[in-house]
Amino acid sequence: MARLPVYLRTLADMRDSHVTTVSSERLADLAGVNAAKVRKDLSYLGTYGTRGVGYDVEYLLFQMSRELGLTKDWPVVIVGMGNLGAALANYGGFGDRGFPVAALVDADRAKVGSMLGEHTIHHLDDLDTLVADRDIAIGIVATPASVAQDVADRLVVAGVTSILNFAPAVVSVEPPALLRKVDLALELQILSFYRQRDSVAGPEKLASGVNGHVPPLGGTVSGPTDASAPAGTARPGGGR
Amino acid sequence: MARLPVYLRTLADMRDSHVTTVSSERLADLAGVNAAKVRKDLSYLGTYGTRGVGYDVEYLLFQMSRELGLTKDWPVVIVGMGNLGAALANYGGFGDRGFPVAALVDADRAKVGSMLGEHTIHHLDDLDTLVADRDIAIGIVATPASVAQDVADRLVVAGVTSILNFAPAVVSVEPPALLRKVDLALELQILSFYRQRDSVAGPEKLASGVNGHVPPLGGTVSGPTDASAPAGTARPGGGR
DNA sequence: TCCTGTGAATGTCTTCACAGCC
DNA sequence: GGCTGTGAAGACATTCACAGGA
Repeated sequence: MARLPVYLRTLADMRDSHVTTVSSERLADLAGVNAAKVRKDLSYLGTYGTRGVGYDVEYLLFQMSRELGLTKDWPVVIVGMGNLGAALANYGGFGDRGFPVAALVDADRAKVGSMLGEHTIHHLDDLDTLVADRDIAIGIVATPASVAQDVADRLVVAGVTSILNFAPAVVSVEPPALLRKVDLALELQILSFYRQRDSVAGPEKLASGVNGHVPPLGGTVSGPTDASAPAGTARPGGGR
Repeated sequence: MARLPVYLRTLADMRDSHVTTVSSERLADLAGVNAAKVRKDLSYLGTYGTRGVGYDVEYLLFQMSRELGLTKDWPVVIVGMGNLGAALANYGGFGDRGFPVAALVDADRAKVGSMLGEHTIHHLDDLDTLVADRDIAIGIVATPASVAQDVADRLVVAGVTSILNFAPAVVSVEPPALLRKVDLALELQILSFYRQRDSVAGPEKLASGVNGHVPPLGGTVSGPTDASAPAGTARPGGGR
């Protein structure tokens, strides 16, 4: 479930505030969802709550970390040292949360050998060795769209079965490999779409509940993003 | 619908390849979805296809751009010039797709006045003026989590009704304002979750149909049950 | 009394399957 | 014959509502 990480983050904040117990309702508020949903989600992990009391923050954190596979770090390789790739390499937010950047890779030999932050840039051809030597579990694709599929394939061959794709292209991998995508401009287009739609329809309702949802046309804008599983898909014909 | 931008990108690629007509099936392949879904999605926009033939690429592009509100540029302000914010400011991918970066803002006066790429960094207090003067429609929040909600509120007050939040925090705005979130570490955690789950369940199915789905999550896991005590050793993700 | 855990109901999205048109 | 547009069926997710334990 795509909401587990949100709960995890919320719980971690609570622990840092020395909160020891939390009710589903409180957690739901902080995570921006419905209380029944929280209970249902948590019940998938097992029966960790206490009726009449709530959930033990520390214990729940432990169980969730385990379920999410976060009890150890997962080294990451970033492929593509253009603007975005370099940015992600410098961004500290990965290592902080258990995904240390372990290698940087580019196909451009002019970049190979130069330093970026504390890492040397390696050539794409060295991917297999890097992955094996540094126990890399996850690959981030930050290349131009035209080579994204090829890079993803090479990552899979090298043994990286979890890929996060930032290139604006449809990329797919064969199960059991997993791929998720983040398309930044696409997010802006979606915002543009809803804004466009609302301005046509006219902003009638204003003060709704705590959590404002945009009903028209089915899509949710506020609130959690889609929950689609990152299942691999057979390669479409015109790849590359 | 969150898939429209994907179709749009795919269609743009086709036009660049001088393809004039496309069937729902072909478009579905390239966009990585089901053909019926494509038809249903497109039928929301109106009846733009021709039975027995398919869709006219150029015409469909025009209609979709209009529906997505992409017939004009939407200037963007980026708030928070830390690693990620600076990265996004340098990232060319926004302007290319109709969302030019029009202003950079930070709360740290030490950064105000310095250049980043072709932009000067302004102070957060100047937000209202900047938004009004530069006709800014969209705000990108790339601040620390602790101030994300405050920044979002200030954006709304300044007249920015579409917000893209990169801070790892739950942020909400009152309708009719819109907010979407992108949490990079969260994406990695989701990957980690599925990988974890699959490795426990064992990768049985391999070559499935066109669309491989990861089994929901209700599935029985015979693997390691809770057992071990919570004890403070857990290494939950929410570091910071 | 308080709050969890969960069947049942409701709502939403996806897929199927086919009528209708080119 | 090929392909779109769409009702109907199915799968899935969310919410309700309440039994039952602390």
